Amino acid sequence: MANLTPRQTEILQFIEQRLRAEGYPPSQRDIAEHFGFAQNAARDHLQALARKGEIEISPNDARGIRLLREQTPPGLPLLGRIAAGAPITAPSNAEHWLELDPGLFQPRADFLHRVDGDSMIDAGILPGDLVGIHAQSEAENGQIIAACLYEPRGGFERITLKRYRRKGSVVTLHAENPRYEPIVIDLAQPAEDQEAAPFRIAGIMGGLLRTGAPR
Amino acid sequence: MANLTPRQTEILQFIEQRLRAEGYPPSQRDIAEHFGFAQNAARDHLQALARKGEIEISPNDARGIRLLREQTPPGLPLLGRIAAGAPITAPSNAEHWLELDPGLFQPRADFLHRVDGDSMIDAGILPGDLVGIHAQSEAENGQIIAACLYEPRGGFERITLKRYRRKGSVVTLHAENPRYEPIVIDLAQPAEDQEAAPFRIAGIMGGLLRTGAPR
DNA sequence: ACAAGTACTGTTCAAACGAACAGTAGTCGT
DNA sequence: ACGACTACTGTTCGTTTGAACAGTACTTGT
Repeated sequence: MANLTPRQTEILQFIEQRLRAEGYPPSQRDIAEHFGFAQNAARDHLQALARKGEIEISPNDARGIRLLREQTPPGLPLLGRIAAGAPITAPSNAEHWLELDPGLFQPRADFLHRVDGDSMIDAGILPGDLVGIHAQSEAENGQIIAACLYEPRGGFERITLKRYRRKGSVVTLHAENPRYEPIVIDLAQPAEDQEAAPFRIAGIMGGLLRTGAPR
Repeated sequence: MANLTPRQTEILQFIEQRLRAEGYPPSQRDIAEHFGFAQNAARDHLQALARKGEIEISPNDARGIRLLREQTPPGLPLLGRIAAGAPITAPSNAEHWLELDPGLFQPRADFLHRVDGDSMIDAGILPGDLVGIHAQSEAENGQIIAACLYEPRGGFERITLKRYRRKGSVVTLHAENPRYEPIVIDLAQPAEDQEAAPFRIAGIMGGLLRTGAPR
């Protein structure tokens, strides 16, 4: 919606910076002085930003600038069942939104996934844990990935945590629990049996959040 | 440290409220008008608040009010080794400070503790995990607690995660790993042997944060 | 009994500030 | 070629605002 000019972006960023640093917005003359132009140029820019919906101006109020499109407080969507076809990171799928710094995880998390079985228990991942997933479509051998598997009964995709291993065209998705069989998929022979049918990597694990003590 | 008068608290809250609502602080006359007194009364109050360290005033700046004691961005201290005697929750002991909502954990966490052994591995707690601890000095049977144990060599206390069980005056601290022996402490016979000497409950586990994928 | 602090009123003043008007130069899409 | 928009300069005007000075009444601690 808003496509700002580079200059307007600069000015918006300056306002944000001053707000963080000072705790209150700059005056029109503050802006003008910082960029080295006259007050009216600042006023023009503010009006342009207001017209584009980035800010709101309270008439006749000193420093009466309110940021709209607020800086999102760093948070992560908790994704539940994924509607088939929809991109995983689509926030519309979010079950909840947790205020959690994505940078706490390594690599940085793009979304959270709630573990719903004990298949990864030997990797210290318990049912109910929230796993931070860094969205990417490739993985290295031995990494724990969020695998997106198509669920034939129901017509939706679901995310499962597995350890990824690939040898040539054969991908193996291991559970970290001896009671579960690994899923083997031969990429060279697509859609052979039902079990190993459509599969893609949703992302790799970057950490874990457990929101309660284990029983 | 600051003990504000009821009136000063009201005014501080009004400033906070206006900051949230408008995005910029009120002017002295805004404050005066809201409370129904003259501008100079507002000024007096602001100076009192500044004197008490609640706010900072930028001279000659319209709405030049900066909140100090800012609404703490929800965060948690990561406590390392605990100096003997010092209260655990003393933030001076903090190794790092993570921006993390304490309310994510259940019960709400007061600090984080980094696990440094594999003694709780069967509870899905791996070395390096950050455990959210709710500070309290009592625990129920079966709960996982942060136990504060005195380290004779070194003269400091350290926190260890154990499963707590008490029968009469006998407390047992179980590891969740068959390779570790439980620690048994008889509260009725204090300081009997070295192993089970000074012990206290630092808090109970409220969750866990793993900031990377397991190897 | 006195000083210090709280909680105000009232007035005046200068600086800070937003608003308005007029104008220039350049770019971009049609 | 024209209108719309960006990105400015320069000046003036009136309001908003913080600052300062003087004073009152009440409370609290020593």
